Amino acid sequence: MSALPSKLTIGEVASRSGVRTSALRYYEERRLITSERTTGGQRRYSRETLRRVAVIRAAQVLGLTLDEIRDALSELPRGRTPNEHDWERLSQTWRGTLDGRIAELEALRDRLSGCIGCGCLSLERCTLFNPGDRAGSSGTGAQYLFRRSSPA
Amino acid sequence: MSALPSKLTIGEVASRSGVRTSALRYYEERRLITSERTTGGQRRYSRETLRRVAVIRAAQVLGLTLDEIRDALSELPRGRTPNEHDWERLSQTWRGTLDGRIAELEALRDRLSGCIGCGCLSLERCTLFNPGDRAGSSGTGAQYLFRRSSPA
DNA sequence: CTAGACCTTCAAGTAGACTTGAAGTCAACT
DNA sequence: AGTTGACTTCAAGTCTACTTGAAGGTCTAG
Repeated sequence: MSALPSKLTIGEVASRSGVRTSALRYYEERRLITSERTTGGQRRYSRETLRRVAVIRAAQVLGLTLDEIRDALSELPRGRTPNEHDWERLSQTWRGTLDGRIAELEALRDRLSGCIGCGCLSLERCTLFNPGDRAGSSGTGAQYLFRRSSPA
Repeated sequence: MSALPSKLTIGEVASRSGVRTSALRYYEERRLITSERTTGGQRRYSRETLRRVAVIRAAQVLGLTLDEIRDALSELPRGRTPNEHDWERLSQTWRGTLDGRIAELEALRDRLSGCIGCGCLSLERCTLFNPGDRAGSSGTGAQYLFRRSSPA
């Protein structure tokens, strides 16, 4: 029964967060998380890293890219790991993103429904084939959703 | 004032459909479209190809992969380019896909809203951090949405 | 002190939908 | 016939988020 260790190895963070060590190294390379090193050069993570990784995963499920997540996290004071209050703000922002995304899909569905009715396949007229406001053009922040495989 | 040409060059299809020639060659390689060749080896497309490409693009906007689109198109009698009736059936199927996707996002939004209220960031309890029914695991047919750049 | 589990870096591979470039050929117009 | 623009193929590159593998160093219980 040892007390909670203040520093975690990469393997511990991996098993507790459900994120593979290779992914954690990748997050560090992409500057989403940081670590200290032992004299031997091994990574040691602070306990906060667990929460930070959890937030990263949650944001990914929402469809944000790692770059976007890093930017969001880095806007927190001193780039700290989000506390409850930070998380509330972040999640409200991200909820807006999600709402927008849902709205885009609904607009698309309406266009598709319109097309079902009109039977048109005209390149010139059909709003589905010529979506001036197509989902894919929603700013530079577009990203993946529905990744092919669940992160192991 | 020539009559409509019965065969189109790849450049003509590209400019009329808004799809780059490289993409058209790629579609052909992936067997979504076909072409005849001149004696000199250049591609010549039938007029129908325009409609077919339009349907491909529409399906992509809905989030289908090229493989899925090819399969859907190849289920049409003789693999023909969809006519109005075919399109109606295709688009109704795809509407169902879209509805499912919207439902997933709405469920996600509800989970996020729950998280905002609870202020939790616990790895063990939070349903957002532990989504057993996460969007990314919706079958093998998951795919991209919101591609990074609008197809030129 | 040593076995063996765990850690390190770096390079390369994966998926999907293309794009880009190089080197060469064809078609159309004058 | 000649020029020019459009076309050909093939290989390699792009982007995101990782994973895999090789070769080797570290940490810790016994």
